[in-house]
Amino acid sequence: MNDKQLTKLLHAMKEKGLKFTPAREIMLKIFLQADDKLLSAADTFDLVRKENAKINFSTVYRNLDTLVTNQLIEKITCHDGIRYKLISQKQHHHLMICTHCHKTEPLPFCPYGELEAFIKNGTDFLPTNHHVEIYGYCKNCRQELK
Amino acid sequence: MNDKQLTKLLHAMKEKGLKFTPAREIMLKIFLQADDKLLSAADTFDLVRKENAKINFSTVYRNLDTLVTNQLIEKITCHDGIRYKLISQKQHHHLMICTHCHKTEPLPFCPYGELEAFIKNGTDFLPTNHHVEIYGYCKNCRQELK
DNA sequence: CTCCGTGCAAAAGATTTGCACTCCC
DNA sequence: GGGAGTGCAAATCTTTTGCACGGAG
Repeated sequence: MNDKQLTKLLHAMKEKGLKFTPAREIMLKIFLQADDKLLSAADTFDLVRKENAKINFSTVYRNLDTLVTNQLIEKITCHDGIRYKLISQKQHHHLMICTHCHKTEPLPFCPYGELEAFIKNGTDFLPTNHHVEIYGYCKNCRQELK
Repeated sequence: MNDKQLTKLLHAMKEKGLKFTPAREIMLKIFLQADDKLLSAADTFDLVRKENAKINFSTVYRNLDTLVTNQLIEKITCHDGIRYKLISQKQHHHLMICTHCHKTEPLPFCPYGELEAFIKNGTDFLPTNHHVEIYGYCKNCRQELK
């Protein structure tokens, strides 16, 4: 199933000069299984502990940081606080986020284009980047909560 | 200058059945003076202390909460963490946020309309609300950092 | 006079750091 | 064998809570 993806990630790690340790393998597996659900540091830690109860808070925090720095996962500040997911293959994208289970799907397109001209011509603001998030219910949660 | 605005805010407080205490007056003044800069809890606390060194952390936290609940200020989760500003008169709006000084300006329009049809017709996601923030440099910081 | 709001101190969370030991490469 | 990574414990930082007192209405 996702063994292939895992191998790919481990390979990416090696390329960046990161060591392939048990804690890191578990964390990557967890993110693969999360299937685009956003995980908080605490979520991640809980899942890691189910696999190996000896792994420490600080290891998880440090690895979240390392994986973000090395572009294997991305850090997203949502209404909910800071959360993480595997980095997307897609170039520029924004997310629809389920407020119930934190599953995400990419938006079909970025609506910023429409704004850019207005900001650049009509204001003194110099834009450098932008966030767009749509919150709501994913397919599953929508049915479940009906 | 902004005495009129302050009076208005104090009146709004009274209408909601909130008591008009020194701590609250100071906090509202600070938000008026902040002139649409986003303040963190710590920022707010520091500014409050300059006015009155006896006011406590917990008072500031409790009042931030109270003012949000009573719709006098709004709570914004930005890349930076949780921040606050006076609530805007404008109905539906999003912000351009200066990453250097946290000053904000409202966006000329909301780009969500364009997306809505795509999401509702093309996906199983049920949108309930959305965030759009543009990050960059405001007029002042742009010049200052040139 | 009555409570809401406050100060204070302590608790509860969340995240970071120092240090010695481990084990990946 | 060397150095990145880890576990553990303690430190930091942020936010919340309980309780008794004080002041706004």
